[in-house]
Amino acid sequence: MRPTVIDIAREAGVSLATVDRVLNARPGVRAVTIGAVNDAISKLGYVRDQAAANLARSRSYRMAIVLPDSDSQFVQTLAQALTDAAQQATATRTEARLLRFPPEDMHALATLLADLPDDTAGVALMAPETPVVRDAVRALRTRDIPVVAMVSDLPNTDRDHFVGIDSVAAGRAAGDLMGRFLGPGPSQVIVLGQSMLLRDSIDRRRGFDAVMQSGFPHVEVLQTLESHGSAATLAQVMAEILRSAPHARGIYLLGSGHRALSETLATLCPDRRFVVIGHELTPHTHAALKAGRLDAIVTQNPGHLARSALRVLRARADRAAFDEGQERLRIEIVMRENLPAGPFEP
Amino acid sequence: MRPTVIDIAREAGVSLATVDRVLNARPGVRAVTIGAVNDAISKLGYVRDQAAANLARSRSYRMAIVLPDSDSQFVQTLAQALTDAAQQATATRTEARLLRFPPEDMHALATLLADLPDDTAGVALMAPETPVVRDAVRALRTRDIPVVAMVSDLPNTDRDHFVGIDSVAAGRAAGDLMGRFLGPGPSQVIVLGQSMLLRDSIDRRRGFDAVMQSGFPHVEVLQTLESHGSAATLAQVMAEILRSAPHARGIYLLGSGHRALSETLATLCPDRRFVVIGHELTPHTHAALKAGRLDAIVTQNPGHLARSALRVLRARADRAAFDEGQERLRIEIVMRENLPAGPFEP
DNA sequence: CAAGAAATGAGGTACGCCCCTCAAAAATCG
DNA sequence: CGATTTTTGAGGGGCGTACCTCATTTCTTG
Repeated sequence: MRPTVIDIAREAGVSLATVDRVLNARPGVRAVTIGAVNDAISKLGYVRDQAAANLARSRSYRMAIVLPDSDSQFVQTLAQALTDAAQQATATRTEARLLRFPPEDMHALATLLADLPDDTAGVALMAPETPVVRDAVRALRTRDIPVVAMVSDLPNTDRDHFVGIDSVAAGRAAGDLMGRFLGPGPSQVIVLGQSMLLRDSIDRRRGFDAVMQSGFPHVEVLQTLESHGSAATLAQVMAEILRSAPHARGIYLLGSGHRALSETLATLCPDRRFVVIGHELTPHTHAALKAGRLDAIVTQNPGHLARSALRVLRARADRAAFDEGQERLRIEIVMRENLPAGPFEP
Repeated sequence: MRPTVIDIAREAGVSLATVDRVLNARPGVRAVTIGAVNDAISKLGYVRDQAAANLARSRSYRMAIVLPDSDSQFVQTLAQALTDAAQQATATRTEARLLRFPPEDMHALATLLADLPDDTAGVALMAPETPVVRDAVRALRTRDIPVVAMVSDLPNTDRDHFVGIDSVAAGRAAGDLMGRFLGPGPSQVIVLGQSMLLRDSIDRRRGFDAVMQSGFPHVEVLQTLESHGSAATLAQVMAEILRSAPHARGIYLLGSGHRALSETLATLCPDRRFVVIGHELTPHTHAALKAGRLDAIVTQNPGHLARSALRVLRARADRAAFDEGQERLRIEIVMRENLPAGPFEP
């Protein structure tokens, strides 16, 4: 049997009340007595039953999950995963609200974070690291509210944890795939991005370039074309590049835009075959992989990410440690043949 | 405030005892009443407080984890993951013992399973599906002990759940990789297996062949060479095949034997470059991927597998449902650039 | 319609811990 | 040494749920 407070009291030769005072760091106990109780605790190997403690405290954890109010399928997918995880988490008295902010408005985000109630047990945040955000996160930490960064790290704040994958490494994995799929012989790769102001895109590109340069020097990686989220712009820049780079055999998509790309390619050059590699598993990329319009994606598991974020926040709120191995997200490669069953199927 | 059983009783107009009967699926309640209670539950959005429930039950779960006593690195890795997961699980009053059986001796396994105490809350088992094993598993189910199959399914027993990946699908993923890495132009693929009596190997080969045939008809997949776990045999069959199949550019390793293969290739043909694809992430394959002696592996996450097995057993013991999405293992592709950090590093 | 069976209610105890109150014991101090 | 302060003990109520017993009500069925 696991030892309980009663066993400690017996072992230490004190009353339950005293054990309780020591355990909860309440005043009015002599140092000698504290020592005796602690000795008993370590001797018996007592570990406080966190569940029972929380029950007694009738403590509940109010978490805030903060996401950009973007219509990108990746964010939508993540939001869904977080909603599911939050739903599941209610079973462990964790109540997580999903809050959204206008994607471009960091001041709105800062206000949102500043307005979080003091009883917030933790914040899971997906946001780019701008000075405004940095300050807002620091303010949270000053208020003793744990913060975990999701998807995109906030290394220069003192966030408690980052749950997600390293974008540079993800870009490297994409490069590795691209290089191997293209095979030997010279070729060119077109790189498409929404906007190169996004940190993730920059990092992915960096990793991609590094691998291509060192591992596949016979492949020329062209400059990033920015579509700014517009299908028309994409069609235009693609038309240009297809003329100027007739040897292009690969396309690397840094961010979203898979659907627009598929359509553009279908009209522009229906019978030219490209190796297309992108990021994130969404309904679009899922369908594209299945149909063979996309060869591979590099991604992270949003369900895992969501559960991990909440677990880590829970652990921080309890001031407990967490399982490093379980909380480390993997860089996943998804191709047609290892498409996970379920997520976006009818 | 979160609704409690008391709220449900009030809402449904029944007593606490009845709510309890419904919640815990105890007999003696009319269907109408059950319906009323369930309506109240969904109306109030009640979610059972697991922590309180477990506390009240003060039940501890004694699980048995049964693995072959094989020296294969995959089994060793899995055993380690299971040990870690069991360690973690003590926090949720789950005590899991690791039991091993001689890999070839299914009767020993049957005896082991039959000797499990009646208070066993669940068994996680990795074993091939032979008639003896099938009967032993059925006997467990008759004793009302939940069983989850790990790694290799036991479809013809009434095991409660399978945690692992579909070997046919894993073989397909390997085939997809092989075909794409080899590129266009005719080539041949050498397939190596320990023994084609192992179900996993057969299934992988089946998936591999299917993909190669339909997706990469220009690639000829040679007959499986069996090494029977002996490095000498491997060297011999490899020497033969390298003579008879000079166009072989790919090697598919169905099971273990990565180390022996590396050594054989290094001595037999140090400057011939093959596309090598295998299964499972172990210290050997990790090192081989890193060194470029191996191009990709198809695997499952052993940590996830271990935790999933225990979680599912817990859920079964509680007669609770579990999160399908969380318990579905993914077919992972690991290459040099997405090697997970940590597991086998110094 | 009565007897028997089934369904329901009432109430208690327990799980491990938190938190509060009040009295008793021990230590400290002038 | 007595008075004051500090430390300790004893005990109770509660958190949300499980599980048990016994009485009472309601439904079946012959």
